[in-house]
Amino acid sequence: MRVTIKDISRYSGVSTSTVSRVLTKNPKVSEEALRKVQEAIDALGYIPNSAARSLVNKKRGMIGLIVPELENPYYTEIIHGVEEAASAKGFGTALSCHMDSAVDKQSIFKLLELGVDGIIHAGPLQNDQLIDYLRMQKVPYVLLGRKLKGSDCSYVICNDFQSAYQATRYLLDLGHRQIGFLFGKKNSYSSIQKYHGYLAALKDAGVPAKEALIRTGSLSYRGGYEAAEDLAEGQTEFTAVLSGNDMMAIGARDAFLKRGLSIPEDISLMGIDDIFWARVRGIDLTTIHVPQYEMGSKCFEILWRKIEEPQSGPEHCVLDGHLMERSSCRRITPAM
Amino acid sequence: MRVTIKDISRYSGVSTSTVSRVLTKNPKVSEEALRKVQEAIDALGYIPNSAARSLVNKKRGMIGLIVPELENPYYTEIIHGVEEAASAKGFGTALSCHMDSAVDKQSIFKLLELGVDGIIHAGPLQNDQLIDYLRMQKVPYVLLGRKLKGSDCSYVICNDFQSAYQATRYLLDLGHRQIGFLFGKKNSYSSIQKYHGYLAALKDAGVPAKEALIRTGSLSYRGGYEAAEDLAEGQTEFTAVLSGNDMMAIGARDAFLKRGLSIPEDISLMGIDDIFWARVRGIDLTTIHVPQYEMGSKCFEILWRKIEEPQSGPEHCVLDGHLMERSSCRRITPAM
DNA sequence: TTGTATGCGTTATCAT
DNA sequence: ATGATAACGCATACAA
Repeated sequence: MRVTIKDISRYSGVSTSTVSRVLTKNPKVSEEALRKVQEAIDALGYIPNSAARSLVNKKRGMIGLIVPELENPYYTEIIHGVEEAASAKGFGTALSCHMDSAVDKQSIFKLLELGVDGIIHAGPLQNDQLIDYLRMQKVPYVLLGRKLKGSDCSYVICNDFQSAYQATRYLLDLGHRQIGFLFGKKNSYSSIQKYHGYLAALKDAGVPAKEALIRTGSLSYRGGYEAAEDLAEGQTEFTAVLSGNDMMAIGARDAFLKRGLSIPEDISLMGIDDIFWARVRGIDLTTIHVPQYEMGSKCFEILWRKIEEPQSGPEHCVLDGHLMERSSCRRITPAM
Repeated sequence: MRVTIKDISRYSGVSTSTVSRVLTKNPKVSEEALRKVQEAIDALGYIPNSAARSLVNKKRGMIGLIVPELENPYYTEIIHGVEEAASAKGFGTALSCHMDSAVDKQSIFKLLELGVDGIIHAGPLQNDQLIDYLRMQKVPYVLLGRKLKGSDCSYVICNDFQSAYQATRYLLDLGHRQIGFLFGKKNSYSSIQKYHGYLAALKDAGVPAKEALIRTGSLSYRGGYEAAEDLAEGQTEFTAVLSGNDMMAIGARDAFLKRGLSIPEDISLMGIDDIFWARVRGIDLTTIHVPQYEMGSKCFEILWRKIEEPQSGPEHCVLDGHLMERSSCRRITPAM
């Protein structure tokens, strides 16, 4: 049995309410009492029971964070950002990790059961049911990395359209005209935005988009690898490839290298995210830097405000990515 | 205000006790009552309040996991293993992440305050104070990746001595005699074990160890980079380098490459861990595979048993690593 | 300034 | 099988 305020009360000779006042920093406590209570707390190693506490004031000091996976450093950076921001405000973080968005509801249920004060959802959202559920449960929540059309919920995103546009534009400027595009399933907001960014950049440059150069797959190393193989096996020539994220790009890279193609000599390759590994030698991936850590911390701050002020309206935060030029792309003379 | 059993009671027309019985799967409930309660639960979207629950039965259904960082995929794999094992048993995971072991006590305090049923500590342990604190608080806990000498606490580790021995042995078998060793600070159990494994392998092969070939640093990319630079700037020749973990090895790799050295032509390089990135092309690091995911899941299971059966004695689990041969090492003819 | 009493949501004990 | 009630640890309104 852990030490409770009753023990402190007994040890220090004051009532439990006085102990409680000390704990809540209520100024109406005498020097004398304060000292005695502090002593008792130290001596007994008292730790407040936030479960009991939350029962009376409905605050748990904990948020729930849902991510689809941990293999992609993109997510771990986000977790890091969330966790540090939360920690700075005295909040704990309950982590839930699963690919399968079919179990989303279960995991939200579990998080709510644990008593989190709010939820950050960084995974892909299949549909609006989840949001309806969250809304019904009246839990503050913030979406990270995607927004829902026609919904008024808070979110933090990177400007995916602009990221893909920028990347495509960069490849175009290097002289590439046949640019492959590997991205996620078309039901994800973020992937669709990137897709449109890619198309828009091509259009603005007067370069026709070719269906034959576009592949979808999972936003993972494996997904990139497979999509790249498929692309390479096709009949259509290409000199550059843009991937929806760095993991896919690195998977694609390995697929190309395995086929004996060189990067950037044969194929210029770009990713989006700028994960840690993009910059190590031997990978050296030109990519669009996405401020993952900042997205995480910003996300917590928005959630925090919603927790403190439940009536407050939705907040949106859109961050911009920027080009990180490395050595996976080269300039070519466009074949006319 | 969230839905409570009172609401369910009112909606379904039975007492709160009966509702509670349904919730706890108590068989003494009539078909009729069960049905009505279920209906109410579905209709109202009821979620049990585990804070209130824990107040009476002292079980929170949540564990705390402490890791030093998230940049090293070694830790994220461990988190993954812990999280999935916990999730399978209906447990939530509260994550705490910090490098500075000086804040360890604070974070354990926070975790305990949140009400975790047990703690997994995967970070470096500066001293035994932490353990004393955990013991004093009577919290079940398991150490991951290190054990404490002379302490009877549960732990899950990889056989670090054997890993380093194996790696060194491999390099020796390839003909290397001048083998550099980059590892963590000597106050960490795991680093010391690896150090001894390295020395033992040299000794068994009749190769004298040279202080000039040994460097310590932080077990990170940066740490490896710096240690490797320092080693390369030294006067002593070497043809191979073993790093305490893959992150260090990859950092060292970049430092060597930057100096114009090739791997494995000029230097054979090995790591320990076998993180995801060790196998991608362009890195292709020969290393010792450490079952990180399994360590995480095993660790949770041990903790779980301690939670269910607090009287049970300490459990120890020592897993073995095995060689993953890739292309960062080459055979040489020893210079006599 | 301090102590007493009440309630938070839930389970368990005790009657019925 | 069911319901009333106490108890869990804590914060607070109220009384002193």
